[in-house]
Amino acid sequence: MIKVLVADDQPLIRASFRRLIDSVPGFQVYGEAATGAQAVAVAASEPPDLVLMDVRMPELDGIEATRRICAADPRARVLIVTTFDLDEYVYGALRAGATGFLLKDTPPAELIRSVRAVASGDSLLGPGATRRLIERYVSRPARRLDITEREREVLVLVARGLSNAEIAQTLYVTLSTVKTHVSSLLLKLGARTRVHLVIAAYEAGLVQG
Amino acid sequence: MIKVLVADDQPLIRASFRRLIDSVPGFQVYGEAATGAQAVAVAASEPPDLVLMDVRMPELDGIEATRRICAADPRARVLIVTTFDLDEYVYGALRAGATGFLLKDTPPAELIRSVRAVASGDSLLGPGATRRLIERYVSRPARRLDITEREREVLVLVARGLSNAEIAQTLYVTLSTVKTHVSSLLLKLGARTRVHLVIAAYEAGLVQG
DNA sequence: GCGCGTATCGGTCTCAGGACCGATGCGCGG
DNA sequence: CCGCGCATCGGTCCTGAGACCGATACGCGC
Repeated sequence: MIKVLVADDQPLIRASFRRLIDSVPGFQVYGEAATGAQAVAVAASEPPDLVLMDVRMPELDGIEATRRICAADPRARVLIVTTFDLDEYVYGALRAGATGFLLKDTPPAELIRSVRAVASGDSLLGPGATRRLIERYVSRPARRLDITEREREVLVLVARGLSNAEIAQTLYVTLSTVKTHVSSLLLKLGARTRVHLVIAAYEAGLVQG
Repeated sequence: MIKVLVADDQPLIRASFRRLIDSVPGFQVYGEAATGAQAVAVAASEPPDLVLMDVRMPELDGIEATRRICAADPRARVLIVTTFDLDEYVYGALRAGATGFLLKDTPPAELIRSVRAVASGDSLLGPGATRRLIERYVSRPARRLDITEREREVLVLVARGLSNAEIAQTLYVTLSTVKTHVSSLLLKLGARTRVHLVIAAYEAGLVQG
């Protein structure tokens, strides 16, 4: 039996969620909270398997409550359910330890599927949130680097922390050649030092393992 | 009318998708492809609004086909639909430009919702894929840097590309002090040059990567 | 053929970066 | 009180980095 805690400042929303969750076999709402502080307190006294958490709540917002609950019990799964689909919420929530992020206008059937998924350790985000998360992850198309293939190789090695001499050895060319390429990169990317090259490489997604 | 291209090496799957898509108002399958190369060719002759793409295909796999189609037409939306839910696929697909990633056992209703979402610019991933993407995103603060608060400030500025002199001006201290902090950072983080510091900062998520 | 871009190489020169030496003041805990 | 860590500052010394100068060779299109 998955023990669910519902945290929302609106009693109607809580009741609605409770009905929905209780209708799912294997799930049961064992507690409710109207504030973030209450949610933390309830979670502390009786650890939930899953928390349905609103973001906007008095005393302590849902993000901070999520952070504390997850800090106290890393096994806890938190599914943020909110009216808004704002970036700061999503990223903050994920960093705080939330497992999922859904909008309140999500159809009940999908919400149930999400609850199941989150309870089993998977994650679900609303479409917009997923898109932005992906964009953050592959924020490549930001600026496409207009450099030659060889320069790209050199840039990657620079971004890995190799010195010019080390790059020369790696590519089987002389130090002079590497310096030429680096200078060309500095010019093309508008960088002053190789540090800027490293930053550009990370921003462009050329590296990042 | 959203023009959809279905790419899968199995005719039955293609037929199934075609029926499903055509049943959605506003969507129509205008072409099919049995290989990645065919998909690229069809997309080149008649640009699709949306592509349903299998990963495992002869000649050219779905990832590479996605890369070429997206490179040729950045407006193209590609939804990867595959039997497997492997990491390399997901990350490769996203980097290649895919907008979504779903499993073939996804219920038709959810698949339709996904198609709509992708067509409208949003994204959808399978639960497992979303979880791993989130883990990648928030795996930053994994390695905690054992440095002082002041050193952290200096590190961030170094990672932003500032020279020691610029950092000194920013923090209202002398060049000597900055050099001391930088040296301390180099020692603590096991770095040889400030480039390594930048890398460490990005890996640790101290700066937006 | 000629121009152009790319990749390769060599030299000189200046300077920021970093090592290594020293120092002071301050807060904090044994 | 005394030791310790942190932040601050000053000096010397050496080296890699990068600018700037030059060059050759190759492939490509006009």
